[in-house]
Amino acid sequence: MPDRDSIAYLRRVLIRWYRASRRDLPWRRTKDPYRIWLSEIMLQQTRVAAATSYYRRFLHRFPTVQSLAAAPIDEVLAEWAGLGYYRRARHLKAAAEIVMEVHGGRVPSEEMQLLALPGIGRYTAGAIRSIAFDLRAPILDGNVHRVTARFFRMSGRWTSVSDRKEFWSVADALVPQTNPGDFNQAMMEWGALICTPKSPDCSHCPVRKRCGALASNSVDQFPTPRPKVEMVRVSRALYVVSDKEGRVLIKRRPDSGRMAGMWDLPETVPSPVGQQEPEPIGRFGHSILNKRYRIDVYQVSTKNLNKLPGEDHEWVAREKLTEYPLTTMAKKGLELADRQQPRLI
DNA sequence: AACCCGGGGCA
DNA sequence: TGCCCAGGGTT
Repeated sequence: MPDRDSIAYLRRVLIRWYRASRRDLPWRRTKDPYRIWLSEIMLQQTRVAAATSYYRRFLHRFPTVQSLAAAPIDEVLAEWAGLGYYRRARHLKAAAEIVMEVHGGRVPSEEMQLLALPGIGRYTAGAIRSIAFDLRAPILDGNVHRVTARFFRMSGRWTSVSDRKEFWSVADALVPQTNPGDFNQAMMEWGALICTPKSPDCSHCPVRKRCGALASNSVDQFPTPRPKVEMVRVSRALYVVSDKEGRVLIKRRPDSGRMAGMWDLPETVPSPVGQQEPEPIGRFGHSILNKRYRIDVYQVSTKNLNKLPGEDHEWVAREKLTEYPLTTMAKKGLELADRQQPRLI
């Protein structure tokens, strides 16, 4: 456990560095608990650069907890489309309804009440409490894990429950009573801008004089690397089916499982009897977690479609597609088809 | 503890 | 191409 001197040093130097060097991000211009909450959900496993534009659009469409709670889930998913981890959007929407019904529309500040909301775990509860409510609550994310591992030479793994507990204890010991939100954000900013996973910028690090890993020339030994996950290669076919009016056939994914409730391009289309498999109009690659997809895109005209689509299919005009929560794979497939000449099968 | 869940940026 | 990112939930 860190000594009092190190704790005081980190607090003093990091807060000062943060106030001078922090990025001007949209969620740093508000204390509105709903906005802080939204930013924290969007930033789960998602970089600042990816989340920023979504954050603005989402708040423009759903400026309050009430507006979010009242919205149809498909509109929420449409705003989230492209950001990934779509369960976050479903949880956020469900939690907004609970906040309306149970908490009178006010985001709670008590830890147990926050943890009871879907999509809010210990990290997010601590972030909301410290940043929006100025409460002394620790956070532990990938940044905090990495910077404390290096600074204090802690060898614990992210994937180990007991190791994680130790990092939570350190995070709790570090966070100060005053300005806990700034301190927590300073830790993350430090990890995002200076103490990065690869080639950290130690020469410009505000706390380099007391970094344990730097002093022992072993920055590359911390944190302990995660076990590797093997990449799986998957082949898939997508069909861009158009009718005479220029509408496109899309298919709603099931309400459970991956990309639940999102709209996709059909993966199979009944081909005319007696004809052989057509040539794809093109291919593209797409990675999801440990899966690397190679997707063949086919273009089909309806006059050769000998069976009506099921109830989970819809014909949609091109201009209306933005109203649907499309998967990124579907968007890539449609873009590819737009660049090709229509080819009948 | 292991697994599932998106997508993008970068070395 | 592989790795990581302001994690949470389920099994």
